[in-house]
Amino acid sequence: MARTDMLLLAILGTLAERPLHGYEIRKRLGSQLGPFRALSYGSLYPALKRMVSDGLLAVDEEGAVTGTRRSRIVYRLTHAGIGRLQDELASAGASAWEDDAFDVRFAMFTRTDAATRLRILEGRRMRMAERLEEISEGVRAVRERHDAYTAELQRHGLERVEREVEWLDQLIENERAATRGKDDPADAG
Amino acid sequence: MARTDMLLLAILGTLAERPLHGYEIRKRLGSQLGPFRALSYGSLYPALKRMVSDGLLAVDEEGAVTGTRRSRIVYRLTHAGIGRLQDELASAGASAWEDDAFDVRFAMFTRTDAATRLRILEGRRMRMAERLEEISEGVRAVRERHDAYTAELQRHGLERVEREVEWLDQLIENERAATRGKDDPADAG
DNA sequence: GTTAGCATGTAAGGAGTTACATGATTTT
DNA sequence: AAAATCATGTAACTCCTTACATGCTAAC
Repeated sequence: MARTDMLLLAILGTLAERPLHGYEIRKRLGSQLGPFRALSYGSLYPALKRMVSDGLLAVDEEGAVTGTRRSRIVYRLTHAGIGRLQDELASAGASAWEDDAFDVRFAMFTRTDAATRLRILEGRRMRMAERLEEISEGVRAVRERHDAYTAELQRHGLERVEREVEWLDQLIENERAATRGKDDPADAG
Repeated sequence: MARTDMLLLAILGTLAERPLHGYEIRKRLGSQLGPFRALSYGSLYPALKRMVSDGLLAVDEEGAVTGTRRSRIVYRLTHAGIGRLQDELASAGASAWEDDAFDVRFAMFTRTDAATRLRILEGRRMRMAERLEEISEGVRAVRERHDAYTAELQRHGLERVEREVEWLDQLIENERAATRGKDDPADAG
């Protein structure tokens, strides 16, 4: 399953809405959180070209219409591109709950089915619980050199992850409630 | 000023405490937050060699003592290494308040003078205020495609940064109080 | 005796950035 | 007319990981 290339996924997700040219894709990604908040053109344009030659995207040169103006190469998803996006969205492997991947996937949740959404949220929660454990181990491991600043950094790190877990718990609960609501409308009242 | 190589700085900071061998350096870095939480040997060992050839570190082959055992190459800071660390710690350029750099530098705050600590904390606070602005702009920029999940991600991102700012405000206040306490002991009561 | 952890290293590759290069269009 | 922003692209480089390769030592 060609381990998910995040940039590719982000581009597919952005173009799923509607065809766009590179500069605009960058702006959209820039308005989101996560990686690619400040993506360089040196990454974006080669990626788009690769995706065209892989058959995931097709181009509409906008310039041809007005004459001289060559600017703006508008990219749109091909059938293969749509298929690839759907495959990626349906697959929620272990990599989907790492920091960057989670943000990218969360931003596409409206396009993701309920079951996969729940699996990603639960996977992420599990990952965060692990991190809590890792940090606690780190606290124990140092013991020796536990200066006030290092201790404070760890305390703050722990707090941040704890909040993340609470946030996820809330989201998971909402998802479950929504699913129950659909499966058994009687519960809603 | 050879723009700060974070890994180099982290190694210098770790060895400032006492000489250590590579494997142990990795363990120490692994117990901290920030980048290098899971540093690979493929990065660490070449970096150590480079630092030796640059004259920042010197080696004590521990194995020679016990005979056959060649294991454990213990690294320690040279005079140049100590000097370099001090230079880096005293310089608090704009890069010092980026995510990764901030974590690395914060972990060395006990070795950093009060004025530089304050400058780094204030710089970081400014950076976080900027990010708050960036996220808000992002919220405005989308408007069009503002599905519930993307909105929730942005809301959560904003909240996280706001908390970071509060945390920094607290730390800055503490630093100022400590400085006042030293300059004018009468204020302490 | 065999598994787990300690300990060091190299070569290839991935995923991005920066710097460079160019030119059109819109705003002031 | 100048400056800002739109728009695309390449080449070199950075910094890190992964996979590979080796061998010792402690615990079960």
